[in-house]
Amino acid sequence: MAAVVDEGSFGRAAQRLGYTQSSVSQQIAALEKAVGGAVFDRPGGPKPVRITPLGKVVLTHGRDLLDRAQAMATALDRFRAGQGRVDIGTFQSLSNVILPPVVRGLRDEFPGCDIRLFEDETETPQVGQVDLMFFDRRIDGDVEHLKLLDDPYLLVAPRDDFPAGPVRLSRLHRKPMVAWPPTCDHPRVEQAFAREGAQPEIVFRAAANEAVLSMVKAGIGSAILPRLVLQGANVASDQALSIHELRPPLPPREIVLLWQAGRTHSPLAARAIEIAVDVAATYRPQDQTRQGRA
Amino acid sequence: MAAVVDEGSFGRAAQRLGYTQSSVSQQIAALEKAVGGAVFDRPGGPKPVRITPLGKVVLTHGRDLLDRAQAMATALDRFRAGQGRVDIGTFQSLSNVILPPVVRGLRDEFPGCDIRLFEDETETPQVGQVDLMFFDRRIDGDVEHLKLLDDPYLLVAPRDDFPAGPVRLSRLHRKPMVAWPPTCDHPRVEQAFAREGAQPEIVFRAAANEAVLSMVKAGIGSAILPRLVLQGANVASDQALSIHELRPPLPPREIVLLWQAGRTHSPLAARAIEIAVDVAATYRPQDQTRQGRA
DNA sequence: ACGAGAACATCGGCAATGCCGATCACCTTC
DNA sequence: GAAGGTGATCGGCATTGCCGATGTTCTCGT
Repeated sequence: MAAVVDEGSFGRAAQRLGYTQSSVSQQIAALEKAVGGAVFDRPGGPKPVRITPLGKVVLTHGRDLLDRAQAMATALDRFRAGQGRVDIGTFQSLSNVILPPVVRGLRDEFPGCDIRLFEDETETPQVGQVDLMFFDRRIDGDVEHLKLLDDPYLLVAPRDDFPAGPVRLSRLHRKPMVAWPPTCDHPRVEQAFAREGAQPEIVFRAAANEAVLSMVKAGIGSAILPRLVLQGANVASDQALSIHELRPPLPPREIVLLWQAGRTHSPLAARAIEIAVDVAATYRPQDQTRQGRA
Repeated sequence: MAAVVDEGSFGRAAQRLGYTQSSVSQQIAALEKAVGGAVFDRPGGPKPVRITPLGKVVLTHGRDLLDRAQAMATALDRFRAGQGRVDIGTFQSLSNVILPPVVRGLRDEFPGCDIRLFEDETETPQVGQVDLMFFDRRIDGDVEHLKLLDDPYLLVAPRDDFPAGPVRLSRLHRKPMVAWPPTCDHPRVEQAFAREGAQPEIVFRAAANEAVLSMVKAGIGSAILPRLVLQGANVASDQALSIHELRPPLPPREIVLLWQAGRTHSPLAARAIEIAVDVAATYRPQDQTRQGRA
């Protein structure tokens, strides 16, 4: 409004805006009523109108307001273009295997985006504080799940501890084992052992996968780990270790992507879900051999 | 709008604003149409609505906009309270005599105000660049004048150069004199001399009043100066100088306050005019004796 | 001095917007 | 399955915003 009248007269300003002169006059009158004083001096003749001191105050702040509105519009455009921010919760195993290609794919498509990762190792992660969260089991609450893949548990042992090929769970009874702490998915593993009447002897617990594998490699015992972990650590090519399927197979670890129920995703988050599904597909069991060597 | 819905639900927000629930719902719908996406997730039941990532963007900028609008409102209040800014043009003689009480009075009434003085010694001062301007003669152009007072010219001379009492202009013919440069009001003074057939000998010209008086005091010659200047310099009590009226009296210097024609004054500028008139009244000729000693 | 011209103000009318009240549709809970 | 609470939708009314035409006031030229 006032910003345009700097260009001369009410009529010319109106022309420039596509309004009529009367409309601009009414707008200015309304503005002057609102601020309680004249914002323009009208000399009366063909002289140009001039702004008053009060008008200068209004003009300065008005411009500022318009600038802010413009900034908001561009921020919305950036958001719609996906150049916003997405917060992703993750956990240790995923950070090394599935997450990197997801992040890479997202950054390729949205070069300006802001991806923030949160490794949340608490037992009850805060889904509400991130846009998406990877997790290794379903959780209760106001949460939507999207299952990415089943990650079967395998036995990794010092070479020659067991003959090549599948190993029966019952053979692990009273055998020394290295395991995750109970805060991870491991309780389900140990329940499966109990159902088979086998009770291995846990000689060490560590949350870090590297630590568990080092223990096994040192001959302290064997371990039950998901295939994804073994792939990430490149265990298959390690001459000191051997990998065995289990009989009967343990219920696999589920890799799920979850978010607050009913949440409307940003374009960035929506695309992240799609990419995660695609990436997870390349890790499905039938592709395991190819991917495991890649 | 959105700022209030943070407090729970559409209905409660409406209640808090004095609107109805339907109105808020329509407002949000319009907003979502404007930004091109949902700003709230509506779980459906008695659960509270939750803001979406897009909504966060809108909310942040919306709050900013409201803050700016508030800042504008307070700025307008400050302006109406007179705590704004006023630019005053002045010239040398005034800076010492009339201006100080004007500025002081203004600051007493509006402690927070911002008064800026501009000593503009150019021949054609820029009235458009200040709110008010003091000047020592009327000027042409798109300007309104307010005459504050007549400032009669007096002769100041080394003591004993002339006998006490009025001095005829013709007696100054070929007498050595110190004068202002022609850019000041002095041409009118010299025209008055010419009408009386007297032509003093200008031995020195200086714009600074102190310099002119020093010359006179040094006995170089006499000078024609307005009474205000002599009062400001406290010449009356100087034993080395004597002051004489002139016969016939010269047309006095006019002290005027002027501003761009048709200009709407800020409260500060309007009050400044009133104060200037009051102050000028204390300098009127009949008060001269009292004021001259003060 | 007086009329022409140019600028802003004002008035009547029309369409669009904003809000309300009532109702509908949906979900959760008992 | 009924009850209560939530947002969405619809019709109606008052207000606002804009236009076109006219009125008022000033400057300038004859």
